[in-house]
Amino acid sequence: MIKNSVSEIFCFRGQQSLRPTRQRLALARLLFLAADTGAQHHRHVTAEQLHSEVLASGVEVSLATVYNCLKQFTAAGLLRESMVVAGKTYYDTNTTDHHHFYLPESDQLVDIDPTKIALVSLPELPPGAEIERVEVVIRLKNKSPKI
Amino acid sequence: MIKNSVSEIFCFRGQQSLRPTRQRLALARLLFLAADTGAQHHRHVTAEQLHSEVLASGVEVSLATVYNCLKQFTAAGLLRESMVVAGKTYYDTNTTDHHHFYLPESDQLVDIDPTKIALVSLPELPPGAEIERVEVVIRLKNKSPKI
DNA sequence: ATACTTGCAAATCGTTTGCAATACC
DNA sequence: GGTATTGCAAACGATTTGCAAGTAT
Repeated sequence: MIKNSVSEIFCFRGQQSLRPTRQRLALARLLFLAADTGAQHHRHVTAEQLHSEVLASGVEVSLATVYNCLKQFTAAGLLRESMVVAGKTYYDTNTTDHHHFYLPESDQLVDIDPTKIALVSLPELPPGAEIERVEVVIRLKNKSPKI
Repeated sequence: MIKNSVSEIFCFRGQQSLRPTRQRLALARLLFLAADTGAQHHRHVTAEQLHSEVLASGVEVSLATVYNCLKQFTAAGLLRESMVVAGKTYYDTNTTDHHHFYLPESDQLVDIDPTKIALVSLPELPPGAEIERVEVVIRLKNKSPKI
């Protein structure tokens, strides 16, 4: 049952057919089931973090495979990359346009309520230029409490 | 004369007394004189880029020293770090609050005219939290022309 | 003289890749 | 059976660090 609902991710959400292997299922379970059950609690993980989680969940997956799967999930539109934090790539289960708090203490990204932030008067772009993405990061101070 | 105006940077702008060594003077000359002469043409460089520049200018400086000096200049308030681009740290001679275009093709950061962008209705912060910095990056598409 | 700086090389961190062994359809 | 996927280990790029040698005050 759990296995089925995760498989659906590969069947319905993704474009590319990703074989539902043991490793990918385990990763998808952690990423998308946790996210789907909680009320829009989207996840923000690094490869290292996710690797620790799978191992903790009792499934053997190599770190290289976690990296590869995160990239494949991203290519399939299941995840979005965020690279706003020094030297790390975060993968976000929320693939819609939105912005983040960054909490340096816990090294965490937290979604900003999209209704609570807006950009006004976008600057004129150079002629012919197009926007790929607008990313806002509100970096909190170190002593800030956890959200 | 040039040497003197660069030395002033160390005397007046910085808090910490940084010894005006041959290497630091060469780096400061590239970073701050170029920036000061052009009308607010602030610079955005990575350590590698700056290292190439010093070598090209005929001054032998090791890459490690460039890294170290960039960090020291930052600690002294002469530079600001920006980490919005995957796996690279850009150092910005504009230390005031401002935002950036990122041009993937040329791997460049470009200042956004501060009068042309604004955030409205900042989200409520978790109680006790304080903002360290707000960073907006407008990532342009790959095919976008140079600015 | 002495404390600060440098440069090198090695170490580290996050990430990617080549390739042989393995799992899926 | 044939192709996709995995895991390991090595390679990688960006950055940091330990330490001996050099330089500024």
